[in-house]
Amino acid sequence: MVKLQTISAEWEACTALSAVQDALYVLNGKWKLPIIVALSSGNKRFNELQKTVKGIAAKVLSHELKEMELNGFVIRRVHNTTPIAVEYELTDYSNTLGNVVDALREWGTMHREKIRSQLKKEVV
Amino acid sequence: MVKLQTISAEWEACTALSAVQDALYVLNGKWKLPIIVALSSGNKRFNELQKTVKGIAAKVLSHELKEMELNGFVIRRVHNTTPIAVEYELTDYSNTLGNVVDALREWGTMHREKIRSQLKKEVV
DNA sequence: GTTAGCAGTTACCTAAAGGTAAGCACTTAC
DNA sequence: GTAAGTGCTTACCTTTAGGTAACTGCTAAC
Repeated sequence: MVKLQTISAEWEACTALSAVQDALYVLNGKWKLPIIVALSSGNKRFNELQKTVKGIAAKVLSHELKEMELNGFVIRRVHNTTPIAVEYELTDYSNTLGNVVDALREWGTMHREKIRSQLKKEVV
Repeated sequence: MVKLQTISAEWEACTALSAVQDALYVLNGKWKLPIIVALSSGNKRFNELQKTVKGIAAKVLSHELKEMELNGFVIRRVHNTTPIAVEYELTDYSNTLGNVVDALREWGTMHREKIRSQLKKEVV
């Protein structure tokens, strides 16, 4: 016999599952969230962004920024100065990712600690 | 002149960035978080898991489960029944991902709503 | 004795992500 | 006048993730 409780838990898990899959569908890849984090402390220009997000190639950054502009995560602002300056800015929509970013940041910090303490043990 | 505030904000953003990158390094790919969500409502057997996580191929599931076992996210329990039954269980370590999963679930739900309302507008 | 379910594995393939390196059109600084 | 920076783009290549489909060895049910 299956309990009602179990059925309801399964149902909740199932909707949670598709919601998480939906989120991952747009946030896929190595770079989108890091770029959002980099921009969350203020607008940045292309080369600044490339320096901030460690390890990203210009080609990949350019590609990701285009995709993110299309999906409404960033705004590309061209300033009519000489030489031309291009600034990238987060949209309000990106800012709704605050909780996701915070959760990942906390977990990432903890995870790094765990890995570091494991390494220590192995050395000793 | 650069304000101290700005410097400190930049510094925080930078550590946040690496923490997020660390987290994404282990949680990469389409399937790890969905598998964790599927298991979060209770242990599951291989075929149950494959039915729950929509769209995953047996090969991919098998591969992901092995990797997740190595990384300490799941435990593989073999029951000595006939025929043999294999159960997958989350570790305590996976359970520390609760906030990440919750944040993604909430955001995913909101995101789907947004996309749906955009589609409506386009049709009308 | 054949079908179906469990828990996968194997071989093969495609598409996408990502990396390397070069270049372009412009400008400022030395 | 040449080197260096800005904001990219292009061409080319490698790696990896992921998908398809077939198959294995086992058992239970019809």
